[in-house]
Amino acid sequence: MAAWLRLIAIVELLPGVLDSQLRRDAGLSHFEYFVLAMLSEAEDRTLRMTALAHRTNSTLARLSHVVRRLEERDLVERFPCPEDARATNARLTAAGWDAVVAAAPGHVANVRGNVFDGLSAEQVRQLTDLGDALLARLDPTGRMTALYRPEDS
Amino acid sequence: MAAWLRLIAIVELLPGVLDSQLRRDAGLSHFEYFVLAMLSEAEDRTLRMTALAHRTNSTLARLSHVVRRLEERDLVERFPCPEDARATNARLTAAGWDAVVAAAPGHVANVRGNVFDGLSAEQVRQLTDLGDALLARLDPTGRMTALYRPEDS
DNA sequence: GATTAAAGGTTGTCGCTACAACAAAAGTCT
DNA sequence: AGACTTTTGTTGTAGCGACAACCTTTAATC
Repeated sequence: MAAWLRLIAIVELLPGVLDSQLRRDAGLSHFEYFVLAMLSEAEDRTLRMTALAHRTNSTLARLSHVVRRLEERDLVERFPCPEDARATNARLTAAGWDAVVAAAPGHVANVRGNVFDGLSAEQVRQLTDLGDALLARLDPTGRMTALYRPEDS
Repeated sequence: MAAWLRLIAIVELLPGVLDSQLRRDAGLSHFEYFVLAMLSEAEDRTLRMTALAHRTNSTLARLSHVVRRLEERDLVERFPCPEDARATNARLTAAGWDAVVAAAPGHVANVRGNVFDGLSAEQVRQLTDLGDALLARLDPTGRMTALYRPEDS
């Protein structure tokens, strides 16, 4: 029960901490920032909608709405995928890249200050392992974390 | 980075897992269920709005909307606090109690199945400690977890 | 090769939440 | 006492996300 209440509290509080800083300093929700960040790390800064949905733990429906709004702000552009006529590619624009670059330092500082500064290196390792154990149930396919395995495990 | 991505994934996925089961089986969002559950454990099944907001990691504004909707469904009733004319008390109705009792088993099974069954007893302890470390930053006043300290620490 | 099923996306709608504005009562200060 | 600040809550609004319905294209089946 003690563990559960703490987990609920974290899940309830963390999004607000991330959203308010990013919205105030960069005009982006955390989810929007995360979408842009995932695109910024992808090859050609381009991903298919489905792949982007996986990397962001999101539904295609949710992502479609968000990408449409980002496109209206010229941070992202969409174009049909040449290989598969069903698919849509999302690509980060130059303005989108600039937005990520501008937003990143403040966001990183916020995450450090509100999350990692309170943890020892050992606790960070524990958090990684616990995250794997929890996500094994919450996300059996391991869509998001599939890419980022810790180097030392 | 590995730890952070896992934490984000959990925060993104857990609410959906909780909400969809509760909404399907009990017609309640997880937050609504949690509000009712906190009331059910309180003395006289009654709490002042501010106290309830603390126990649920919520804003007073958010809580006010939710309690109004719960009141419209006759699961909760509100009445002015005798000692402080500013304050409002929220009390669980009989129907509200029944709703919690009916919803609890399925919810508990869901939490076990999707969260705790994947963790060893040692990992549950680690999760509690990590939760404390994280909430020390996210919630310096420790509003929610103040009540539930693990017995053995 | 036609039919069926599955994958990939989009859109409309409803409900919830964050934010800001507001009001009223209770302390506080001089 | 009177002016102030703080606490306690409510409400309006705008924006986001879940869900369902839908469409198109690819893959599978017979």
